[in-house]
Amino acid sequence: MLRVSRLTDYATVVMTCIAAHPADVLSTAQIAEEARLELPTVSKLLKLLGHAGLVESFRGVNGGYRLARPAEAISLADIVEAMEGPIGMTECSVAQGHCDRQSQCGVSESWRSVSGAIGGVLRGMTLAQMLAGRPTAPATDAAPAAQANA
Amino acid sequence: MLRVSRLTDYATVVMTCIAAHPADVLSTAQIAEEARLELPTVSKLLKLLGHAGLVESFRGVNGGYRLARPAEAISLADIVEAMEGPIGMTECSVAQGHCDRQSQCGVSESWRSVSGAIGGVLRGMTLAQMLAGRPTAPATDAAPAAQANA
DNA sequence: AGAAATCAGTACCATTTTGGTCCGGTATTG
DNA sequence: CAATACCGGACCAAAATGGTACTGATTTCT
Repeated sequence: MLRVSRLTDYATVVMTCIAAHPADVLSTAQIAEEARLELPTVSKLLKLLGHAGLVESFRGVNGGYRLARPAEAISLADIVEAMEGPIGMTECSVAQGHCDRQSQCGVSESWRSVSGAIGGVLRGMTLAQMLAGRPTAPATDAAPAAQANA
Repeated sequence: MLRVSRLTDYATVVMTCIAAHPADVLSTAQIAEEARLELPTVSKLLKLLGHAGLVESFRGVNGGYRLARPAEAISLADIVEAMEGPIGMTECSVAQGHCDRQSQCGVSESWRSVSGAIGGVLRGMTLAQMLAGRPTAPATDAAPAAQANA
């Protein structure tokens, strides 16, 4: 279905929950309850998001997580990349060898171009917009930026 | 990595090979050789592409496949949808129930908007462009169309 | 100190999806 | 009627995914 993994979907929910409490440090248990997700799953997500530098963690009693940056400075692309690695539509973008005719048919170049455009769309959607629940025409703003980034 | 399946990637290669011979009916074996792919795999791809109405099939001796429409009228979105079904980034776009807070956090709406924009990017890339190997700035042309389609 | 709370890291397993193959059936040609 | 070539399934092995558990490290509070 050309979809992101379920974990990535969950990650956006979790990030949105954290963003809804900008001043607080929330424990994994609190976040799990708010997001209606299993605690171990949320724990795993937060570790990934922490490694990517999207959330800050605090250990010990009263520890937990907080956004590392304001919600306006975190894009959907950041979250997707944190969960799934670099955005690229095909694997022949990175490792080619199964089809030495690609230089002739030229699909890899087209895919690379499309990947860039999609990355632009994802970069145009911020966590703040997701939190608001009223996406301010991401296609309109994000897509033209795609060519600049791609 | 937010990628299409390998079969979808192969499908674009196969479609490009077929498009390179607009006047001929190519057998599966011919296409497999041109695309440097295994014959059974190509056979499977062509069946899917046929069901989606992207290629025409002819049985019997000297049978084979041909594009059902001119390459300009076939988009990357057509191929992706033929292989992977409708374009949607999350499964909560279709079936929700694992997270009843989505009405609050509003991520599903954001994802739906993003999915629409990505569909627009894919619709903006035609098979003719892929064949030419010189993508005519798909981000520039396709992305603004995204909001109209989303 | 010491106990409790909380994140960190890793390893593991069950399920699903994906990629790939094969076989019997049908249609077309000559 | 025989050869060619698509059609429609089923089928299987391998990989990715989703989810869980366990052990360790760090901080706070008593």
